[in-house]
This record gives sequence, structure tokens and C-alpha cells, in this order.
Amino acid sequence: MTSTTVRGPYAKTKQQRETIIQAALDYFGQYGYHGASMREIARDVGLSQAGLLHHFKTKAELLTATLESRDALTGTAIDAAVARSRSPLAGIVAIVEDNAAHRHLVQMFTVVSAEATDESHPAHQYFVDRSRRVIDHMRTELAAAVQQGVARADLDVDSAARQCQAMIYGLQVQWLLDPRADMVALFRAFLEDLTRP
Amino acid sequence: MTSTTVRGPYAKTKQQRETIIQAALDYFGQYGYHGASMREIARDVGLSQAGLLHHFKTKAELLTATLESRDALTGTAIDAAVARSRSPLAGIVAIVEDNAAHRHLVQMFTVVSAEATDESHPAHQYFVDRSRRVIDHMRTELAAAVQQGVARADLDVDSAARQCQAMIYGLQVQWLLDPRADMVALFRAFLEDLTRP
DNA sequence: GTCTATATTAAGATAGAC
DNA sequence: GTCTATCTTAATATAGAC
Repeated sequence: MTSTTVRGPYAKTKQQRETIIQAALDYFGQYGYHGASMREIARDVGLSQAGLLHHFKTKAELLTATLESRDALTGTAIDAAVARSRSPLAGIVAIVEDNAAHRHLVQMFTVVSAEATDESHPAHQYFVDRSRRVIDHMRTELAAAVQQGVARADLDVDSAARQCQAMIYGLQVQWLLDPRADMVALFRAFLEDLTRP
Repeated sequence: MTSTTVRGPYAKTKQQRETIIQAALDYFGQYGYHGASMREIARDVGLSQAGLLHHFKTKAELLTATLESRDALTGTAIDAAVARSRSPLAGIVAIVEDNAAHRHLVQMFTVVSAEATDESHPAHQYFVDRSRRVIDHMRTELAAAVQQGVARADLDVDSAARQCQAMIYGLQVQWLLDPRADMVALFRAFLEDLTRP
């Protein structure tokens, strides 16, 4: 009984939500949260504005869904890359490599996180938490690198973690403004300087 | 003849423009170019929207004026700091120190430069040029540091210049999201790691 | 699940009086 | 130099039919 009804409509809704999020990614990436328009996103996916609002009741809700969906996707990709990596440092580099392969995603997170530095932004808390989470991740990896002897023993892990997060973010913007900037090479060199004895 | 008419009205206009730019700085910093509203900026400075448009014919024109005005101000401050500095590296650190003292300014440049990574943004070319200019400045200072023996002789000046620009930008966002992040200390430590033999 | 229609508010910009 | 009034367009959101 339930199994027959579950397949049809819910599958459609789930797919529509994904389609909408794909479009939203581009609009939020181009215009930011404030500048993006629900009407245009709706038109892009071939829906009326009311049709779009059936899936996401407000613009803020659509933004949240977009951020969470994409963070989840990237999270799994990075977990897999880290698992493949032979060292914790290679795991961090893998994040940058993943970013370099997903320009639209980077553009969206860059633009929205910048405007979300304002406290009244609907995703402010989200990015405060996200930034902390990323820094924590870096700290863990760097500590492991020290442990395994692939980073110098006297490395200030707390500072280094913050510097890694900042460098990744900064290189992204530099790369978005000038695609010739080689994010991966620049980050790799930075990491080597940071960890060499 | 001319000298009498120049004083009054032009002085008023110049002062009004400066007042408007001060307000615009906050609105562009909070909402970005797309999200900011001319009406609200006008209200903020006690003008009607039409009154504001007398001074800046379009929103794009106001943005450009704001960017150029603030870059000019910061430029002079940095030139002075560089002149005071005893080494080229101290000159770069002085930039970060200046930023740490001007939160609103940093917020505006961060938000607008992020959304200006999009090619259709009215300030796109401005920020492409600006980024290049900053990197060039870093390169010059770093080369001087190598020359004077305060940075290791085998430093890759081109990469280091890009890394400095990225680190400064990334630390700004991290700091805006978490004011406890010590931009200046983190940048100084980064620079020492980068230049140590 | 998607539509049309509509309510409400606000955007950027212009015209013309003072 | 600043205003009021207005044009035109577009924003988010809701109501209710299908």
C-alpha cells in the first residue's frame, strides 16, 4: 500500500527539489541571497513562482536547503578523497582539488559567505558554524600530520589550521577573479612552507 | 568672480557626496551591490531618492565612486605606513593592521569583491584590476625583502605574492565571521614561515 | 503539484516645480 | 540642490482553482 504511493509523487518532488537547488546555486552565486530572485529561479526551472513556492516556502528556506544539500555532497566527496589520501596533508590538498573542479559551487559559497558576515543575514549562523567546523577539521588533520612526522614537530596547530582555512578561501576568490591562478599549486606550496622543518 | 562661487555650492556638494559615500559604504557592505537600495541610502542621509540621484545618477555610479574614494583613502594610509616601516615585510603587515582598524571598510570590500567575481557585475573589471594591483604590490615588496636579505634568497616571489594576497583576503572573512580571530598575528606568523630560510 | 490571479511593497529612474 | 509626484518594473508571498 504505502510502497506504491511512495514511489510516484515523492520521487517527483525529490527530483524537482534537486532541479530547483541546481538553479538556485547559480542565482545565489551570481547575485547573492539578497540579489537573487525567486521569480527568475522559477522561470529557469520552468515553473511559475507559485509553483516554486510549493517546494520551498520562502527564499531563506531555499537558501538553507541549497547550502545544506551542497555541503552534504561536498562532504562525502571530501571524505572519500581523505580516505584515499596517503597522508593527512594530502587530504587537505584534496579539498582544494575538489574545489578547483566545481567552479559554480565555489562561486556560490564564496558570495553567500561574504554577505553572510553580516549578522542579520539569514545564513549568518550557518557560516559561523561552518567556518569553525572547517578550522576544526584542519586542526585535526594537521595534528595527525605532526603525529606521523610529516609536519614539523613544533608546528602551531591552532594557528596553522586558521591559516589553512583562510588560504583556501582567499585563493578561491583570487581564482574566481583570475582563472589562471593555480589554486592547487599555490596551496600545496603554502602547505609545504608551513610544515617544513 | 569664480573664486566666490566656487567656495559655497561646490563645497556643499563635495561634502554631501562624502556623506552619501559614508552611508553607501554600510549598505553595500551589508547587502552587496544588488541587495542595497538607493532609497534607503537616501533616507539614511536625510535626502529623498531624487535628491540622492542628483549627486550620483545611478546605483552603479555610486558604487564606483564609493570604491574609488575608499581605495584612495586606504592607499594614502598604506603609503604612509610603508614609509614608516623599517622593512618591506613590515610594510605588508601594516596593511593588515590598517584593515583590522577599519571593519566597515573591510566588510564592504569583502562583500562587493565576492559578488564582483561574476562577470556581469558592474565592478567586475574594477576588482580584476585591483586584485592584480595588490599582487603586484606584494611582489615588489617581497622582491625588496629578498634583496635586503630579510627574506630567504630562494623565495618564489610570484607565488608568495599571490599567497599573501589570498591570505589577507581569507583572514578578513574569517575575522568578520569571528572577531576573535587575530588577523595581524596570524598574518605575521604566516609571513615569517614563508620567508624563513 | 502546478497554475492564474492578486495583494502588497519596493525597486531604479525621470519630470518638472521651487 | 532638493523636493513631490509619477512611471515602470519587479520583488515576496498568498488564495484558491484544477
